[in-house]
Amino acid sequence: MPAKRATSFDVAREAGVSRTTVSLVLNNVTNISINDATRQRVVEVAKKLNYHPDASGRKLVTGKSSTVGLVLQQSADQIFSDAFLLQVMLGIEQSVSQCGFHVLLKPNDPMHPQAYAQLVSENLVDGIILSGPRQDDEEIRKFYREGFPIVLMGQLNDCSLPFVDVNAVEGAATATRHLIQLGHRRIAFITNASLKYTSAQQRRQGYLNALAEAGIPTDESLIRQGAYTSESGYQAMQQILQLAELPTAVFVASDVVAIGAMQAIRHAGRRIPEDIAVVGFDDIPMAGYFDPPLSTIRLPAFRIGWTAGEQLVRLMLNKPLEQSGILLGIELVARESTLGRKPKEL
Amino acid sequence: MPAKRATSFDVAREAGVSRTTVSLVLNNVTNISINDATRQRVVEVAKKLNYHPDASGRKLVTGKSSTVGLVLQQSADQIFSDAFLLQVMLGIEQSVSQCGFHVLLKPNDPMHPQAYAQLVSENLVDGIILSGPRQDDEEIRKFYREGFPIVLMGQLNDCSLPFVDVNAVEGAATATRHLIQLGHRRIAFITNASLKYTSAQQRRQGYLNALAEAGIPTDESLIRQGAYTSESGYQAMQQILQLAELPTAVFVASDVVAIGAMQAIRHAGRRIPEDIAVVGFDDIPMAGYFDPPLSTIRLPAFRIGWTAGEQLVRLMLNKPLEQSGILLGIELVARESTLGRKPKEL
DNA sequence: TGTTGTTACTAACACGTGTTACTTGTGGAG
DNA sequence: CTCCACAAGTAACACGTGTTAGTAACAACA
Repeated sequence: MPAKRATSFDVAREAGVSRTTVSLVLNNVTNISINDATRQRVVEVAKKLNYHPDASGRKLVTGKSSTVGLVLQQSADQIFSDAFLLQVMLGIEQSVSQCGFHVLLKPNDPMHPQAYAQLVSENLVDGIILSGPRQDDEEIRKFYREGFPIVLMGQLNDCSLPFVDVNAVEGAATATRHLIQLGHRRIAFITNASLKYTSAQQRRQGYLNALAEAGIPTDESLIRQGAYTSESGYQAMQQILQLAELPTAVFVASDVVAIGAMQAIRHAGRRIPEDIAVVGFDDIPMAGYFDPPLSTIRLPAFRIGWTAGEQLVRLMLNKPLEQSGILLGIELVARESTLGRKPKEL
Repeated sequence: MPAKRATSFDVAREAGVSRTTVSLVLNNVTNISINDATRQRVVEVAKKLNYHPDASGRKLVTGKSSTVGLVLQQSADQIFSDAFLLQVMLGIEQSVSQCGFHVLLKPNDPMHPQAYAQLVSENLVDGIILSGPRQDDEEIRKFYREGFPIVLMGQLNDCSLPFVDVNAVEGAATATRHLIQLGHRRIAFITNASLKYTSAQQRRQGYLNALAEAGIPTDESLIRQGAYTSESGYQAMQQILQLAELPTAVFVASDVVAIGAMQAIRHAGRRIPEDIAVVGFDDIPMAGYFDPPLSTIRLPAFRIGWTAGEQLVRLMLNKPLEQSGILLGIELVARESTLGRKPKEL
């Protein structure tokens, strides 16, 4: 039996003032005059009674819930193996909580893909950050047209929804160029996910761009699809290893998938990077501890989340966005999976 | 300018009934008689107007927010490298959302360690799941005494708070016994975290228990502390490798830390498992793709979350708990880091 | 004395909902 | 006709808050 919460009425009675005064004092309303003595008395009584205004009472009258929804549209499989989603989430939370917002977590339910609409229709949240948007999601476009604050993490073709994303095309191109500069001409590619996902398309495009720049013809037999997991990387690489003419390098568009591909290469008796060099994508915390340490594209996970939160707050406060879409830069982290063993340090 | 939401009043007017009737129909209140025709009409109008009851209005009168708080008391560093926290979170969400609850995410703010108290004092949540409880957290005990529904993930000494945890002592003992059965007598140990954390203490205790059972004296010089990260594992292992008499096996109480230790072993020119066998703890999705694949203790991450959610729902609905604390079983997954290479399959 | 202005406060409304107690109409039994 | 039972529905309250419009007291000024 939890003790009854103190209401603003209780504070008012105890302090010998009206409920209105309590509200005015505690919310620091300016342009109104309250005696300093009264002011102090109210504050003291509020503290003494451990008074905290009830969120729903407040929300009912202000219309603001001070909560943002974080919708994870990815499949459970994908989330399980997404080693850096946590950093993104922390970034979001730290960013929005600075402005007094809370974060409501809503993973996708495969049975009810649009279940997150409930958050909006029941007025549970003031805005939404949607991670992993799907092209076929009509609901999200509807909310946007109605003026509901939304920021995407990832991009959607053919619509002007605000988004925060990494420049994945450029990142993938950078990774591929790195291999080309090392002298590789026959470079395989394993996607991070099905091409239904924008992020997979982008990384593939970057790979193709870099090849085109260098005048290397694309060979479709060198391109395979991964699906988030290390296992999928293992299988994709196994297929590539059965080709008559092997590649000398492979770009795997996800570190988690890459570690599977690396195991396939080892099982086939090939060495990394002497026989086949490997570049990943994401720079998960463990990438530097793979065998050999994985060259990869660093993805500013925390900053993605932080920026998305920042943008959403602007939208919710009706401040204009300086730019509707933000592409964060990325950098190559070159390690031994492409450079070879460094001389041992003493 | 979002279109104005429809209220129950709008539905009532449009259907030609009172607001009360709308509420009774839409909430399927039994023991009251409403004409079937009226009933149907209300439902149709509600759908037509896209009516969804406002969460805060509802909450204000029922006193229930249908939301649970998920408090992550771990440090940001720890969260970053916790590869399986996501699975736990998904487990919680799926479990509580089945009963109509939402999940509010509240990571620990190092500046305000008790910031999560706001969730309770402002009535934002009906219950709390607290991950990574700290011994010195007095606030949590206070809430418990006041009867506020709380479930811990992890344990706290000297208090009877409901918890869900894995039997880490037994798991660590199993890992160590596995090494002993393989003939190892000189077995090093690297903790997953500082011993301030209960989970680190438990895993250490399991290690000590197994050694004692087998009559192997403990050697403190073989015990080092890790701190969540692969880097910490690398350094701890480096220290061990400088001992005059090397161990033939090492039990690392976290897979993430273990991959760092494995790299240190390789850098020292030792082979796994021929020179030094390695056992981890957690069975993160990538563990099977380490080089060599890591023997480890499988931790039922999703089920931990699911069970914690289940327990919390019972508390919030005032159903009695069958047992205050739940220890989930764990199992050994033996791979090549202890068993050695399997014969190649064709 | 009347007018104006300022300080310090409060009464009353609005937000959207769930629920209790009450009313009205209708049919059947005695 | 009287009484009761029951179906069908509603008026009114309560939840806890922010805010607008208004009041009372008092001082300053012409």
